[in-house]
Amino acid sequence: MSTIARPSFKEQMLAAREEAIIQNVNRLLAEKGFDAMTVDEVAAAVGIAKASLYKHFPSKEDLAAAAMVRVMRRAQQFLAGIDPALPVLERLKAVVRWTLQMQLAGQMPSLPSQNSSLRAVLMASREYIDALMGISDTLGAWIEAGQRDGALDAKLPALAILYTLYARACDPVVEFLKAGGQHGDEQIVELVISTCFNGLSAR
Amino acid sequence: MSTIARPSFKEQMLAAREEAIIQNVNRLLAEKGFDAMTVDEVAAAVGIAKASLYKHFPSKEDLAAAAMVRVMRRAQQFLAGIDPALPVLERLKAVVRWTLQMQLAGQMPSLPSQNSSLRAVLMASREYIDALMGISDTLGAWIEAGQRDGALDAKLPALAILYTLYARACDPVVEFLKAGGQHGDEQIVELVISTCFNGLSAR
DNA sequence: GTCTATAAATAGATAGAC
DNA sequence: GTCTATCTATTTATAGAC
Repeated sequence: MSTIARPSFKEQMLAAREEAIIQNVNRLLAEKGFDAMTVDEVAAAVGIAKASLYKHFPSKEDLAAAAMVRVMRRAQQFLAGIDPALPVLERLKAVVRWTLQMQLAGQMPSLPSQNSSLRAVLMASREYIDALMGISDTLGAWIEAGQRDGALDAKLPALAILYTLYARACDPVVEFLKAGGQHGDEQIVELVISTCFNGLSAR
Repeated sequence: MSTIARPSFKEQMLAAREEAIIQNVNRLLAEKGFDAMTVDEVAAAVGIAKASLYKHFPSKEDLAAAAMVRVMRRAQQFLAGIDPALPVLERLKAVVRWTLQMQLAGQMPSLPSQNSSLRAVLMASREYIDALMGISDTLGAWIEAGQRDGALDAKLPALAILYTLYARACDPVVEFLKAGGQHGDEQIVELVISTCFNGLSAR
Protein backbone atom coordinates (compact mmCIF):
# COMPACT_ATOMS: atom_id res chain seq x y z
CA MET A 1 0.00 0.00 0.00
CA SER A 2 2.92 2.32 0.55
CA THR A 3 3.31 2.69 -3.18
CA ILE A 4 -0.04 4.43 -3.22
CA ALA A 5 -0.13 5.96 0.23
CA ARG A 6 2.77 8.41 -0.12
CA PRO A 7 5.81 8.88 -2.29
CA SER A 8 9.06 7.58 -0.92
CA PHE A 9 11.97 9.88 -0.25
CA LYS A 10 13.58 8.76 -3.47
CA GLU A 11 10.44 9.49 -5.43
CA GLN A 12 10.24 12.92 -3.88
CA MET A 13 13.80 13.67 -4.92
CA LEU A 14 13.01 12.51 -8.43
CA ALA A 15 9.91 14.66 -8.62
CA ALA A 16 11.81 17.66 -7.30
CA ARG A 17 14.52 17.27 -9.90
CA GLU A 18 12.03 16.88 -12.69
CA GLU A 19 10.22 19.95 -11.47
CA ALA A 20 13.52 21.86 -11.60
CA ILE A 21 14.09 20.63 -15.15
CA ILE A 22 10.63 21.61 -16.31
CA GLN A 23 10.95 25.00 -14.68
CA ASN A 24 14.16 25.73 -16.61
CA VAL A 25 12.68 24.43 -19.84
CA ASN A 26 9.70 26.68 -19.30
CA ARG A 27 11.91 29.72 -18.86
CA LEU A 28 14.09 28.89 -21.87
CA LEU A 29 11.03 28.28 -24.04
CA ALA A 30 9.77 31.70 -23.05
CA GLU A 31 13.13 33.34 -23.75
CA LYS A 32 14.11 31.74 -27.04
CA GLY A 33 11.37 29.48 -28.29
CA PHE A 34 11.52 25.77 -29.02
CA ASP A 35 13.78 25.78 -32.07
CA ALA A 36 16.42 28.05 -30.56
CA MET A 37 16.46 26.24 -27.23
CA THR A 38 19.12 23.51 -27.04
CA VAL A 39 19.24 20.48 -24.78
CA ASP A 40 22.77 21.47 -23.77
CA GLU A 41 21.42 24.75 -22.46
CA VAL A 42 18.76 22.99 -20.46
CA ALA A 43 21.28 20.61 -18.93
CA ALA A 44 23.61 23.48 -18.06
CA ALA A 45 20.79 25.50 -16.53
CA VAL A 46 19.65 22.59 -14.38
CA GLY A 47 23.23 21.74 -13.49
CA ILE A 48 23.29 18.13 -14.61
CA ALA A 49 24.77 16.25 -17.54
CA LYS A 50 22.88 16.03 -20.77
CA ALA A 51 22.77 12.25 -20.56
CA SER A 52 21.04 12.52 -17.20
CA LEU A 53 18.40 14.70 -18.78
CA TYR A 54 17.64 11.95 -21.24
CA LYS A 55 17.01 9.54 -18.37
CA HIS A 56 14.11 11.75 -17.34
CA PHE A 57 12.75 12.74 -20.75
CA PRO A 58 13.23 10.72 -23.92
CA SER A 59 13.53 13.67 -26.30
CA LYS A 60 13.66 17.44 -26.63
CA GLU A 61 10.05 17.39 -27.75
CA ASP A 62 9.01 15.59 -24.58
CA LEU A 63 10.85 18.20 -22.54
CA ALA A 64 8.84 20.96 -24.18
CA ALA A 65 5.64 18.97 -23.86
CA ALA A 66 6.19 18.59 -20.12
CA ALA A 67 6.63 22.35 -19.82
CA MET A 68 3.46 22.92 -21.78
CA VAL A 69 1.50 20.49 -19.60
CA ARG A 70 2.72 22.39 -16.57
CA VAL A 71 1.45 25.68 -17.94
CA MET A 72 -1.87 24.19 -18.97
CA ARG A 73 -2.37 22.72 -15.50
CA ARG A 74 -1.65 26.09 -13.93
CA ALA A 75 -4.13 27.68 -16.26
CA GLN A 76 -6.72 25.11 -15.21
CA GLN A 77 -6.03 25.89 -11.58
CA PHE A 78 -6.42 29.58 -12.27
CA LEU A 79 -9.72 28.98 -14.01
CA ALA A 80 -10.96 26.88 -11.10
CA GLY A 81 -10.13 29.70 -8.70
CA ILE A 82 -12.20 32.33 -10.49
CA ASP A 83 -15.40 33.33 -8.69
CA PRO A 84 -18.28 31.92 -10.77
CA ALA A 85 -20.49 34.72 -9.51
CA LEU A 86 -18.49 37.28 -11.48
CA PRO A 87 -19.93 38.44 -14.81
CA VAL A 88 -18.65 36.46 -17.79
CA LEU A 89 -16.74 39.42 -19.15
CA GLU A 90 -14.84 39.86 -15.89
CA ARG A 91 -13.96 36.19 -15.77
CA LEU A 92 -12.63 36.22 -19.33
CA LYS A 93 -10.67 39.38 -18.73
CA ALA A 94 -9.12 37.80 -15.65
CA VAL A 95 -7.95 34.88 -17.78
CA VAL A 96 -6.40 37.12 -20.42
CA ARG A 97 -4.82 39.22 -17.69
CA TRP A 98 -3.23 36.08 -16.28
CA THR A 99 -1.73 35.06 -19.65
CA LEU A 100 -0.37 38.57 -20.21
CA GLN A 101 1.21 38.64 -16.77
CA MET A 102 2.80 35.26 -17.45
CA GLN A 103 4.21 36.64 -20.68
CA LEU A 104 5.57 39.77 -19.02
CA ALA A 105 7.15 37.63 -16.32
CA GLY A 106 8.97 35.64 -19.00
CA GLN A 107 7.18 32.44 -18.09
CA MET A 108 4.92 31.84 -21.03
CA PRO A 109 6.59 29.19 -23.20
CA SER A 110 6.48 29.96 -26.89
CA LEU A 111 6.08 27.18 -29.40
CA PRO A 112 6.58 27.09 -33.16
CA SER A 113 3.17 27.84 -34.64
CA GLN A 114 3.98 25.85 -37.76
CA ASN A 115 3.97 22.13 -38.33
CA SER A 116 6.81 20.51 -36.46
CA SER A 117 7.78 17.38 -34.62
CA LEU A 118 6.64 19.09 -31.45
CA ARG A 119 3.02 19.18 -32.53
CA ALA A 120 2.97 15.42 -32.97
CA VAL A 121 4.29 14.90 -29.46
CA LEU A 122 1.80 17.35 -27.99
CA MET A 123 -1.11 15.76 -29.78
CA ALA A 124 0.03 12.34 -28.56
CA SER A 125 0.27 13.50 -24.97
CA ARG A 126 -2.80 12.45 -23.03
CA GLU A 127 -2.06 14.94 -20.27
CA TYR A 128 -1.71 17.83 -22.70
CA ILE A 129 -4.85 17.00 -24.62
CA ASP A 130 -6.83 16.53 -21.43
CA ALA A 131 -5.71 19.87 -20.05
CA LEU A 132 -6.36 21.66 -23.33
CA MET A 133 -9.82 20.18 -23.63
CA GLY A 134 -10.61 21.00 -20.03
CA ILE A 135 -9.62 24.63 -20.54
CA SER A 136 -11.47 24.87 -23.83
CA ASP A 137 -14.62 23.39 -22.30
CA THR A 138 -14.60 25.86 -19.44
CA LEU A 139 -13.87 28.87 -21.60
CA GLY A 140 -16.28 27.68 -24.27
CA ALA A 141 -19.13 27.51 -21.76
CA TRP A 142 -18.31 31.00 -20.51
CA ILE A 143 -18.18 32.35 -24.06
CA GLU A 144 -21.55 30.89 -24.99
CA ALA A 145 -23.10 32.22 -21.79
CA GLY A 146 -21.62 35.63 -22.56
CA GLN A 147 -23.09 35.59 -26.04
CA ARG A 148 -26.50 34.64 -24.66
CA ASP A 149 -26.59 37.37 -22.05
CA GLY A 150 -25.36 40.04 -24.43
CA ALA A 151 -21.90 40.59 -22.96
CA LEU A 152 -20.05 39.18 -25.98
CA ASP A 153 -20.63 39.82 -29.67
CA ALA A 154 -23.14 37.13 -30.64
CA LYS A 155 -22.31 37.45 -34.33
CA LEU A 156 -18.88 35.91 -33.82
CA PRO A 157 -18.42 32.14 -33.86
CA ALA A 158 -17.61 30.97 -30.33
CA LEU A 159 -14.50 29.22 -31.65
CA ALA A 160 -13.21 32.46 -33.14
CA ILE A 161 -13.57 34.11 -29.76
CA LEU A 162 -11.81 31.21 -28.05
CA TYR A 163 -8.88 31.34 -30.48
CA THR A 164 -8.67 35.11 -30.13
CA LEU A 165 -8.31 34.70 -26.38
CA TYR A 166 -5.70 31.94 -26.81
CA ALA A 167 -3.74 34.17 -29.18
CA ARG A 168 -3.27 36.79 -26.44
CA ALA A 169 -0.91 34.34 -24.72
CA CYS A 170 1.64 34.91 -27.48
CA ASP A 171 0.78 38.45 -28.48
CA PRO A 172 3.88 40.22 -29.86
CA VAL A 173 2.30 43.55 -28.90
CA VAL A 174 3.34 42.83 -25.33
CA GLU A 175 7.01 42.55 -26.19
CA PHE A 176 6.85 45.57 -28.51
CA LEU A 177 5.36 47.77 -25.82
CA LYS A 178 7.72 46.36 -23.24
CA ALA A 179 10.71 47.13 -25.47
CA GLY A 180 9.41 50.66 -26.04
CA GLY A 181 9.78 51.33 -22.35
CA GLN A 182 7.01 53.91 -22.34
CA HIS A 183 4.61 51.87 -20.23
CA GLY A 184 4.73 49.79 -17.09
CA ASP A 185 3.60 46.19 -16.95
CA GLU A 186 0.17 46.95 -15.50
CA GLN A 187 -0.43 49.56 -18.18
CA ILE A 188 0.55 47.15 -20.95
CA VAL A 189 -1.81 44.53 -19.58
CA GLU A 190 -4.74 46.93 -19.50
CA LEU A 191 -3.96 48.27 -22.97
CA VAL A 192 -4.01 44.80 -24.50
CA ILE A 193 -7.15 43.83 -22.62
CA SER A 194 -8.83 46.98 -23.87
CA THR A 195 -7.95 46.36 -27.52
CA CYS A 196 -8.88 42.70 -27.17
CA PHE A 197 -12.38 43.26 -25.80
CA ASN A 198 -13.19 46.78 -27.03
CA GLY A 199 -11.23 46.88 -30.28
CA LEU A 200 -9.41 49.83 -31.81
CA SER A 201 -12.45 51.76 -33.03
CA ALA A 202 -14.04 54.38 -30.83
CA ARG A 203 -17.31 53.32 -29.25
CA MET B 1 26.39 56.36 -69.05
CA SER B 2 25.00 52.94 -69.93
CA THR B 3 25.70 51.80 -66.39
CA ILE B 4 23.08 54.26 -65.27
CA ALA B 5 20.80 54.39 -68.28
CA ARG B 6 19.60 50.79 -68.27
CA PRO B 7 20.68 47.47 -66.85
CA SER B 8 22.64 45.21 -69.14
CA PHE B 9 21.35 41.80 -70.14
CA LYS B 10 23.65 40.22 -67.62
CA GLU B 11 22.37 42.45 -64.87
CA GLN B 12 18.81 41.59 -65.77
CA MET B 13 19.56 37.90 -65.54
CA LEU B 14 21.16 38.46 -62.17
CA ALA B 15 18.19 40.42 -60.91
CA ALA B 16 15.79 37.77 -62.18
CA ARG B 17 17.68 35.01 -60.41
CA GLU B 18 17.84 36.94 -57.19
CA GLU B 19 14.14 37.62 -57.44
CA ALA B 20 13.55 33.87 -57.84
CA ILE B 21 15.68 33.22 -54.77
CA ILE B 22 13.89 35.79 -52.67
CA GLN B 23 10.53 34.47 -53.77
CA ASN B 24 11.39 30.97 -52.61
CA VAL B 25 12.82 32.26 -49.35
CA ASN B 26 9.64 34.19 -48.78
CA ARG B 27 7.52 31.10 -49.27
CA LEU B 28 9.71 28.93 -47.04
CA LEU B 29 9.76 31.58 -44.32
CA ALA B 30 5.97 31.59 -44.42
CA GLU B 31 5.77 27.79 -44.33
CA LYS B 32 8.33 26.95 -41.67
CA GLY B 33 9.75 30.10 -40.14
CA PHE B 34 13.35 31.24 -40.07
CA ASP B 35 14.82 28.66 -37.69
CA ALA B 36 13.29 25.66 -39.44
CA MET B 37 14.18 26.88 -42.92
CA THR B 38 17.53 25.54 -44.16
CA VAL B 39 19.80 26.98 -46.83
CA ASP B 40 19.86 23.55 -48.50
CA GLU B 41 16.10 23.75 -48.93
CA VAL B 42 16.35 27.18 -50.47
CA ALA B 43 19.02 26.05 -52.93
CA ALA B 44 17.00 22.98 -53.86
CA ALA B 45 13.85 25.03 -54.35
CA VAL B 46 15.61 27.54 -56.58
CA GLY B 47 17.41 24.76 -58.42
CA ILE B 48 20.97 25.92 -57.93
CA ALA B 49 23.89 24.78 -55.81
CA LYS B 50 24.16 26.04 -52.27
CA ALA B 51 27.53 27.62 -52.99
CA SER B 52 25.90 29.69 -55.72
CA LEU B 53 23.41 31.01 -53.21
CA TYR B 54 26.23 32.29 -51.08
CA LYS B 55 27.54 34.26 -54.06
CA HIS B 56 24.31 36.22 -54.01
CA PHE B 57 23.72 36.50 -50.27
CA PRO B 58 26.47 36.29 -47.66
CA SER B 59 24.43 34.48 -45.01
CA LYS B 60 21.12 32.89 -44.13
CA GLU B 61 20.19 36.01 -42.20
CA ASP B 62 20.74 38.17 -45.27
CA LEU B 63 18.52 35.84 -47.27
CA ALA B 64 15.70 36.34 -44.79
CA ALA B 65 16.35 40.06 -44.64
CA ALA B 66 16.02 40.33 -48.41
CA ALA B 67 12.68 38.55 -48.22
CA MET B 68 11.53 40.90 -45.48
CA VAL B 69 12.57 43.95 -47.48
CA ARG B 70 10.55 42.64 -50.40
CA VAL B 71 7.43 42.29 -48.26
CA MET B 72 7.89 45.72 -46.72
CA ARG B 73 8.27 47.30 -50.15
CA ARG B 74 5.07 45.63 -51.30
CA ALA B 75 3.32 46.89 -48.23
CA GLN B 76 4.53 50.39 -49.02
CA GLN B 77 3.21 50.06 -52.55
CA PHE B 78 -0.13 48.90 -51.23
CA LEU B 79 -0.29 51.85 -48.86
CA ALA B 80 0.52 54.23 -51.68
CA GLY B 81 -2.34 52.80 -53.75
CA ILE B 82 -5.03 53.39 -51.13
CA ASP B 83 -7.44 56.21 -51.93
CA PRO B 84 -6.66 59.04 -49.50
CA ALA B 85 -10.26 60.18 -49.76
CA LEU B 86 -11.44 57.07 -47.92
CA PRO B 87 -12.22 57.38 -44.20
CA VAL B 88 -9.29 56.50 -41.98
CA LEU B 89 -11.00 53.40 -40.65
CA GLU B 90 -11.53 52.04 -44.16
CA ARG B 91 -7.90 52.66 -45.03
CA LEU B 92 -6.65 50.87 -41.95
CA LYS B 93 -9.01 47.96 -42.48
CA ALA B 94 -7.75 47.66 -46.04
CA VAL B 95 -4.19 47.37 -44.73
CA VAL B 96 -5.10 44.68 -42.21
CA ARG B 97 -7.09 42.87 -44.88
CA TRP B 98 -4.02 42.86 -47.09
CA THR B 99 -1.80 41.34 -44.38
CA LEU B 100 -4.41 38.68 -43.61
CA GLN B 101 -4.74 37.77 -47.26
CA MET B 102 -0.96 37.49 -47.53
CA GLN B 103 -0.98 35.17 -44.54
CA LEU B 104 -3.76 33.01 -45.96
CA ALA B 105 -1.93 32.83 -49.28
CA GLY B 106 1.15 31.49 -47.46
CA GLN B 107 3.22 34.50 -48.43
CA MET B 108 3.70 36.30 -45.15
CA PRO B 109 7.20 35.42 -43.90
CA SER B 110 7.33 34.59 -40.22
CA LEU B 111 10.32 35.61 -38.17
CA PRO B 112 11.44 34.56 -34.71
CA SER B 113 9.96 37.14 -32.37
CA GLN B 114 12.76 36.67 -29.87
CA ASN B 115 16.27 37.98 -29.88
CA SER B 116 18.26 36.31 -32.63
CA SER B 117 21.03 36.92 -35.11
CA LEU B 118 18.36 37.82 -37.60
CA ARG B 119 17.28 40.91 -35.69
CA ALA B 120 20.80 42.33 -35.82
CA VAL B 121 20.91 41.92 -39.59
CA LEU B 122 17.48 43.48 -40.03
CA MET B 123 18.36 46.44 -37.84
CA ALA B 124 21.57 46.93 -39.81
CA SER B 125 19.77 46.87 -43.15
CA ARG B 126 19.23 50.38 -44.44
CA GLU B 127 16.58 49.20 -46.89
CA TYR B 128 14.62 47.39 -44.18
CA ILE B 129 14.76 50.25 -41.72
CA ASP B 130 13.78 52.75 -44.38
CA ALA B 131 10.78 50.69 -45.46
CA LEU B 132 9.70 50.06 -41.88
CA MET B 133 9.94 53.73 -41.00
CA GLY B 134 8.08 54.73 -44.15
CA ILE B 135 5.23 52.37 -43.33
CA SER B 136 5.15 53.43 -39.70
CA ASP B 137 5.06 57.09 -40.66
CA THR B 138 2.15 56.61 -43.03
CA LEU B 139 0.15 54.45 -40.63
CA GLY B 140 1.05 56.67 -37.70
CA ALA B 141 -0.35 59.72 -39.47
CA TRP B 142 -3.55 57.84 -40.30
CA ILE B 143 -3.90 56.65 -36.73
CA GLU B 144 -3.50 60.13 -35.27
CA ALA B 145 -5.99 61.52 -37.77
CA GLY B 146 -8.40 58.75 -36.82
CA GLN B 147 -8.06 59.55 -33.16
CA ARG B 148 -8.68 63.25 -33.83
CA ASP B 149 -11.81 62.72 -35.89
CA GLY B 150 -13.26 60.17 -33.46
CA ALA B 151 -12.93 57.05 -35.59
CA LEU B 152 -10.31 55.43 -33.35
CA ASP B 153 -10.21 55.11 -29.58
CA ALA B 154 -8.39 58.29 -28.49
CA LYS B 155 -7.55 56.82 -25.09
CA LEU B 156 -5.09 54.33 -26.63
CA PRO B 157 -1.48 55.37 -27.30
CA ALA B 158 -0.97 55.66 -31.06
CA LEU B 159 1.99 53.25 -30.81
CA ALA B 160 -0.18 50.62 -29.15
CA ILE B 161 -2.60 50.86 -32.05
CA LEU B 162 0.24 50.63 -34.57
CA TYR B 163 1.68 47.53 -32.91
CA THR B 164 -1.75 45.95 -32.68
CA LEU B 165 -2.13 46.38 -36.43
CA TYR B 166 1.35 44.99 -37.07
CA ALA B 167 0.56 41.98 -34.92
CA ARG B 168 -2.31 40.99 -37.24
CA ALA B 169 0.33 40.05 -39.83
CA CYS B 170 1.32 37.06 -37.71
CA ASP B 171 -1.97 36.34 -35.97
CA PRO B 172 -2.21 32.64 -35.09
CA VAL B 173 -6.00 32.95 -35.11
CA VAL B 174 -5.83 32.86 -38.89
CA GLU B 175 -4.14 29.48 -38.99
CA PHE B 176 -6.38 28.11 -36.24
CA LEU B 177 -9.54 29.06 -38.11
CA LYS B 178 -8.05 27.84 -41.37
CA ALA B 179 -7.21 24.48 -39.80
CA GLY B 180 -10.71 24.22 -38.37
CA GLY B 181 -12.08 24.19 -41.88
CA GLN B 182 -15.38 25.76 -40.83
CA HIS B 183 -14.83 29.06 -42.63
CA GLY B 184 -13.63 30.26 -46.00
CA ASP B 185 -10.77 32.67 -46.45
CA GLU B 186 -12.97 35.74 -46.90
CA GLN B 187 -14.92 34.87 -43.78
CA ILE B 188 -11.73 34.44 -41.75
CA VAL B 189 -10.48 37.81 -42.93
CA GLU B 190 -13.69 39.58 -41.92
CA LEU B 191 -13.81 37.80 -38.56
CA VAL B 192 -10.32 38.91 -37.65
CA ILE B 193 -10.95 42.45 -38.86
CA SER B 194 -14.09 42.58 -36.77
CA THR B 195 -12.37 41.43 -33.57
CA CYS B 196 -9.43 43.73 -34.27
CA PHE B 197 -11.46 46.93 -34.67
CA ASN B 198 -14.65 46.12 -32.74
CA GLY B 199 -13.32 43.79 -30.07
CA LEU B 200 -15.01 40.75 -28.58
CA SER B 201 -17.53 42.59 -26.39
CA ALA B 202 -20.97 43.40 -27.70
CA ARG B 203 -21.48 47.04 -28.61
C1' DG C 1 28.68 32.58 -61.31
C1' DT C 2 28.05 27.78 -61.16
C1' DC C 3 29.38 23.53 -59.75
C1' DT C 4 31.38 19.36 -56.57
C1' DA C 5 33.42 18.40 -52.51
C1' DT C 6 34.50 19.47 -47.98
C1' DA C 7 35.27 21.95 -44.01
C1' DA C 8 33.84 23.43 -39.26
C1' DA C 9 30.58 23.73 -35.94
C1' DT C 10 26.64 22.27 -33.58
C1' DA C 11 22.65 19.65 -32.81
C1' DG C 12 20.07 15.59 -30.66
C1' DA C 13 20.87 11.33 -28.77
C1' DT C 14 23.60 7.10 -26.74
C1' DA C 15 27.35 3.85 -24.70
C1' DG C 16 29.14 2.26 -20.90
C1' DA C 17 31.62 2.88 -16.47
C1' DC C 18 30.41 3.94 -11.70
C1' DG D 1 20.64 8.11 -12.05
C1' DT D 2 24.76 10.49 -12.88
C1' DC D 3 28.73 11.11 -15.20
C1' DT D 4 32.44 11.44 -19.36
C1' DA D 5 33.15 10.54 -23.87
C1' DT D 6 31.37 9.68 -28.23
C1' DC D 7 28.33 8.91 -32.19
C1' DT D 8 25.61 10.37 -36.01
C1' DA D 9 23.25 13.57 -38.58
C1' DT D 10 22.57 18.05 -39.95
C1' DT D 11 23.68 22.83 -40.69
C1' DT D 12 26.02 26.97 -42.08
C1' DA D 13 29.61 28.24 -44.79
C1' DT D 14 33.91 27.79 -48.02
C1' DA D 15 37.66 26.01 -51.23
C1' DG D 16 38.87 25.47 -55.58
C1' DA D 17 38.13 23.70 -60.35
C1' DC D 18 35.74 25.27 -64.55
